[in-house]
Amino acid sequence: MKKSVKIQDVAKVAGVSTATISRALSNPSVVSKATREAVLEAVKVTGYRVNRAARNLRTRKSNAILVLLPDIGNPFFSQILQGIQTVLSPNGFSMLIAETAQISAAGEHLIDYFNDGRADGMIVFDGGLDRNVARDLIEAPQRNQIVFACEWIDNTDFPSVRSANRRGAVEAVRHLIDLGHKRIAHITGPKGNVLTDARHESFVKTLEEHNIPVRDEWVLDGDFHLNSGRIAARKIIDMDEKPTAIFCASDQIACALIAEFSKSNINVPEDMAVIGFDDIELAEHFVPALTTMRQDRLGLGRQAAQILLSRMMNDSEISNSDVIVMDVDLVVRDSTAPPKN
Amino acid sequence: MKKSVKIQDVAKVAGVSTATISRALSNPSVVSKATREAVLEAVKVTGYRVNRAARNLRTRKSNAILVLLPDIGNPFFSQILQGIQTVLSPNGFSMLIAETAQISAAGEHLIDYFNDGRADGMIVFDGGLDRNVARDLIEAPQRNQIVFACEWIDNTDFPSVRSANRRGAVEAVRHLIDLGHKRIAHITGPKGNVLTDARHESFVKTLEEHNIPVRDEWVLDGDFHLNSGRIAARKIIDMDEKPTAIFCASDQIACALIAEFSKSNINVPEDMAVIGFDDIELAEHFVPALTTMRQDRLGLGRQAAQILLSRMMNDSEISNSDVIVMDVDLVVRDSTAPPKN
DNA sequence: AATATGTCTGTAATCGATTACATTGGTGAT
DNA sequence: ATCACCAATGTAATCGATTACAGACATATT
Repeated sequence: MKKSVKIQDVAKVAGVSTATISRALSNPSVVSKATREAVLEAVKVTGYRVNRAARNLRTRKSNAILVLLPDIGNPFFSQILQGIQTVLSPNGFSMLIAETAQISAAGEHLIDYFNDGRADGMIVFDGGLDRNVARDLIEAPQRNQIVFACEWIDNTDFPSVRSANRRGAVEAVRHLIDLGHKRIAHITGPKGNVLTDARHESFVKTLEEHNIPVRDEWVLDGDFHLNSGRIAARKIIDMDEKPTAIFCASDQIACALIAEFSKSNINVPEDMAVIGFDDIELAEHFVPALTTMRQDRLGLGRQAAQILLSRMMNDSEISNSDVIVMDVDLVVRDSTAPPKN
Repeated sequence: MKKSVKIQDVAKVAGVSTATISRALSNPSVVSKATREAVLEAVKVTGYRVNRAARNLRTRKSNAILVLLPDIGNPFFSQILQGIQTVLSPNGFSMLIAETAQISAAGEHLIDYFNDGRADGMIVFDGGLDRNVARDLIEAPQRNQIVFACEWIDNTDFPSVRSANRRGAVEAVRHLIDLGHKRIAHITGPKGNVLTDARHESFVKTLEEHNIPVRDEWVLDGDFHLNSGRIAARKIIDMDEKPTAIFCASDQIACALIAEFSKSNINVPEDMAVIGFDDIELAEHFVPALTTMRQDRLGLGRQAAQILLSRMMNDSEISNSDVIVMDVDLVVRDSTAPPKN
């Protein structure tokens, strides 16, 4: 039962002071080559590992980043997390994950993660934060160590990484129009969500630009999740006057919608063209393969992490708020086609 | 710019010593009611939050659990993570996430998370850990703070939570047999994986029990992911003698397989019955809705976290290795049907 | 030769909480 | 009145690293 080796032990083996050990490890250039090598050797011999808690206490850093998700269970985030991880890990940062609802359920506040030293940076994926929570962030001394991703909060100047939602929605709708559709419906995201609004507004705008009337009954509430696609499908199935094409705010909605249609023998794309948004992995392997707007989730995660880290490095130079907008690409597959008649 | 308030400040406000503050917060029963209230009041007034690094240093605990995934990007894990989180969060534990490959890429070792005090428990989802890494875990003083989930490592006695893979596979294959199929194929998981083996062996065993010959060319290598389903589909499409039913080691394989079949006008379930494993969210909304074996991913995550925590609480009483096997359920949908002829 | 400059290393204070041990005062038993 | 005991609190050591400051020594400058 070897007990944990501490910096003192290494110092003894290397025949130098603890200060030198510390310097040799964290700032090698200030010690002589000879001692540096001796220290490294002693570290190897003893199997020394710095105690994070002690370091964190002294340096007032945690080397951990909090990733705040609105919903951990949503598979949409998994690739994004991977992107974040690929940047954080090589830079020596740990990734802490939390869910907005869980934090308040536990009687905690988001800002506590800063105050009690659990994290020294945040990537926030929830643009629907409670007003008070948002204010806390804005007023926090650590406001420069916060990056929003995917979603954002209007009228704040946190840096953020997001997809080109408006352009993407315009392209999606235009694709349907280009195919000859004039009766176009939209299944939205959840109410009050910035992405929902961006995509919905672009939908309306694009139709108007092409002098296509926007029919209110063809704008159906969704919430990005599968079940809302099914519900929307049922409503459409029951309509006397049906659209011929549908722009869904997410791929999940699109998939569930198509599945429900198929049960009623409404075939996609022959009877109904459907386009999604996200390009989840399964989109390509759906039946029919889903036409959609691709979001680069891996890249989005990477970018968010990179911006955060670079901000944290040179916090003096507070670059005026970065908003990185990632390209989205129209991926035409088999769920869209010209209208029948 | 209010600087962070420390326990000293609270002590001053409450008119007691720091020891009393600490006790009032972490072990309220040992202080008198009066002081307890005074302390709570002072905490509220000052907005005090304990500094985690200091506490961690002194108590030699981190109150963080490492969740080790083989692949963060795999959506299969997202609901499991959610299950874990719902247990950890109310108990005051943070959830740290890492990927096996990233750790070694960063020149770190899994065991470092214990040694340097980043985590005081682990939930490991990777049964394919490197031998040396596994040995480190077995020999670690913290071996009682490790739980395996989904996958496991043979011949170790770590507690683990897993689905009834063998029973599930048997049930899946039997479902196909019950439908009248005699020409049954299997797409496996990745080589060397414990789940792959369990499901494959059960496949073979079940066929043999029903005196159905196992044809080697109908056992195709997969890796749980979508693309391997597509590849397997192509191979089957090219076969002169085709099976009439396929048991896939994962839903992702099944979906991609079906999608590829449909491009060649092989219809599921009419021309080919397909059953998956997992019951990912999308299975229900696939076209055709996927028949599959449901794994309770949320419950699995919860159980894993619960076992870990209870082990960590009373580490004296080292219960003989728990292996919790979670039920799996056959969910019959539309991708399976009797053979045509 | 004296001084300045720079490089390297060591000593000891420090980060902020927890907790072993000591102290106080009160209660009840004798 | 004396003592034992208990409950409540305080004092100060402690966790293990980092780092401000100082000191030692070597080299360069005048």
